[in-house]
Amino acid sequence: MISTDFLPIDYDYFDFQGRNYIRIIGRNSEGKRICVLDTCDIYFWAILEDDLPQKKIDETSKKIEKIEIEGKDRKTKIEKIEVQEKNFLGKKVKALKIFATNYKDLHDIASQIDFKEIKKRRGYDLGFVTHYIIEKKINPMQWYEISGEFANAKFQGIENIDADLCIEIENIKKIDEKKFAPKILCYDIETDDLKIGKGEILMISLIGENYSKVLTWKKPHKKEQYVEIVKDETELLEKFCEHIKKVSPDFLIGYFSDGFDLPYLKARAEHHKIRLPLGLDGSQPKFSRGISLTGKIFGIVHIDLLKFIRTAYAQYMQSETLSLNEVAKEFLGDKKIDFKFKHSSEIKGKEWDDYFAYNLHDSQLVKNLFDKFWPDILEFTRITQEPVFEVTRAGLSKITESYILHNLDKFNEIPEKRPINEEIGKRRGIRVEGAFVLEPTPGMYENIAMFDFTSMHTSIIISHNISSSTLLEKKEKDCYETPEIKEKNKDVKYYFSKEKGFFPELMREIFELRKKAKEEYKKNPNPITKARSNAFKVLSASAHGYIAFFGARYYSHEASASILAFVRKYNKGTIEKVEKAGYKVIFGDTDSVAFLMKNKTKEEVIKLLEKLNSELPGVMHLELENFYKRGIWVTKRAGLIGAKKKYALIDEDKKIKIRGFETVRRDWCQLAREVQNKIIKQILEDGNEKKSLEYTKEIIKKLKERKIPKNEIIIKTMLQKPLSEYKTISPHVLAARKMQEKEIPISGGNLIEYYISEPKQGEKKKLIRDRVKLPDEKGDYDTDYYLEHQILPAVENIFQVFNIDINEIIKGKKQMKLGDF
DNA sequence: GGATACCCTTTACC
DNA sequence: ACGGGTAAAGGGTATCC
Repeated sequence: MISTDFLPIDYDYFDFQGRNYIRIIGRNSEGKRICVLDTCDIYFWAILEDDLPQKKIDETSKKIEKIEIEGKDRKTKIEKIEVQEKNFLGKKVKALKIFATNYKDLHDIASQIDFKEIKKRRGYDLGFVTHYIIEKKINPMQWYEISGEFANAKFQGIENIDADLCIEIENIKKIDEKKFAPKILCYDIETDDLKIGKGEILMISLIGENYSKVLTWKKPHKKEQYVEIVKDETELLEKFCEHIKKVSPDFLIGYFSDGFDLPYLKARAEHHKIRLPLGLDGSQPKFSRGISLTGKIFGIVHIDLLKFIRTAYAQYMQSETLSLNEVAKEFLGDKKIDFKFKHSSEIKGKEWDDYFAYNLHDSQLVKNLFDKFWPDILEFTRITQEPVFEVTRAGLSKITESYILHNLDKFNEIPEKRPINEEIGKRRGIRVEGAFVLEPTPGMYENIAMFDFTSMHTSIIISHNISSSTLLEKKEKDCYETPEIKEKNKDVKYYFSKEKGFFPELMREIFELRKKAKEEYKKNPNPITKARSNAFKVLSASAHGYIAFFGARYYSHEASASILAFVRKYNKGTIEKVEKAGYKVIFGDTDSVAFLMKNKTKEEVIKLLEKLNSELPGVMHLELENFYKRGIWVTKRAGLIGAKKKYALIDEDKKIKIRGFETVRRDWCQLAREVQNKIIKQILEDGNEKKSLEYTKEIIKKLKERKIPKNEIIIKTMLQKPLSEYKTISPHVLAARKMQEKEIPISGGNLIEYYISEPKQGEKKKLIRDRVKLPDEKGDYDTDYYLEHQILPAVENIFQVFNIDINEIIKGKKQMKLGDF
């Protein structure tokens, strides 16, 4: 019997004598790599019809016991059956706990017991790793004291695993957190062609703790210490594997490496007919395809940082794209090294040295980003209790669902199943009415206050006990009742039980943990408390999105419609109450209300806020968003009515908040965005438009004189899907087609850049796309287009607030100029 | 064949 | 397939007379 402390990092499983065994790779506090083998009860649930007599239950069990699944390499049997009192969707049920040999066969067994005595079959679709973690509570990135026997004698081939110790565990105990510095290696490759496997891999950079390397088969001009030269691409791939084996990291980290670096390495290895034995057992990376490719290496957690940042941080980021360059700028204040891409055949002498430095720096950026986000990865992992590999790739719904699944035991709940395709199709067809948005009255205003609800949807779920499991079939004596909801043919109301449901209660738990984490962070600001606070914030904000998501186990359109009905009710109610208190409400969107203070003081506004809060149920809470000195709301482009979701505010510290305007939209050219941004700023600071009018005229003059540099008139638009799927050929699609003709690889997700050029002599200006040119294509930009389609639309509504018709002014000038001739 | 309504598409807000 | 609905807006396309 041996024992050690142990930190589980990576999980996978294998079959041994027909039974599933988990294989956990982790570390102990001495830094030794430990491989842990274990198994657990393998079972699923058959929920029995109500009030089934014992005799029937016994008969049904007998029938089930006889089931056997005969596979190619295994035979699965029913091991035992227990009858248990459980809950399913909050209701007490009697269920058979059916134990079998192999998790992968549970689905088959479940479909074979389609008996009339059995109402539902559940708990066979969690995945074995998730099932194991729930069953044994051996959570990733938590410390344990374990003991057991050397596994080498029992499990054949286990000695091939590159670990210091392989144990089949017998005892396990959770212990206090210990220090752990993960061993990491960040990597980045440079190739001659962006299409996977099409070009050669020229170099690979590796960065770890005190470890910098660029492997290449190209010749440097002046060899830096970090450059290691190999014979050819084959040797490059082999050296790459050797270095990884030598460093033996816990985490191998790249940026977009699921979609590029790792599949590229694999493709080139196949091209050269060599293996890529990266796994601790010498196995090659395995790829699986969900919505996107993922690359898994046994024993080393491959992390694609891009995916994690997208889920955990993208919604709060300023960057317009998630490119390594922009993300590094935002989070590190660093950026990629400038380097003009060329095909390797055109790179000469010293340029190679620049290329190596560039390649190395990319890995350095990835490492610095990883260091920054490691606390976040750790917190998300601990909170959701799913392995790092899964957590770093999960979307918001997976994060929420993991939290729920790993906490169902507290409620004695049997897990709901994942929806099948047919069900998903049905769900996708259902639409429910969303939030209320108040139409603003266009104008410029002074002294504005704004209130908003904290985590509105989630606090509604908790305060009204809303979920699929608490939904009542009809009104009961004491229950929560929604406002009237307009549905296709009729008005309906939904009712929810007052008996606490597991879903709203879990949301309450998250809600409270978030509050606690926030306070902790305020008291003790450090990366860990910040990460924890953010993780709970993300989790808390996703509750309604989860319920309304068609792929969710606990989806419910009734619950979603109810939450949104309450959202409308509380927002409209607040608007009414604020008006009743004597204020003029300017705007409101979903969970917010902005209003004029006029002659009222801040104290009076805060008093009103307290009064409103005292009238709110449960955990619902309205807070002061801010006081603003000045703000503008504009009309829609067409017509005179106020544009929703478009406004700009300045607070007392002169901090400006701009929403919806072209300034914040990346598909407008820099020129239009900057002009608009500047005049919004000036107007909010000065309270009048005089300076801005002069400035706008100046810019237009510069444009007409072609003094605006080309980079400011480039329009950038995302290609959201493969080129072939477009029904209309808009300018950016045309630009993408042009790129394709030039053999620049493009796919959904690419940001397409182009500009609008002058029409040819005598050519009619019919379609804008006919004048699309790529940034490096020669040509003059069309000043008329940029005036009439970019600058004027960006500023005219703002000037209109001051009764100034900028169109008239500019076009008047134009006519005068014509007259000059 | 030109004006117009509608559709497709992107990107924002919350 | 891998939170949701609401909204503005440009530019292409269909449809009308």
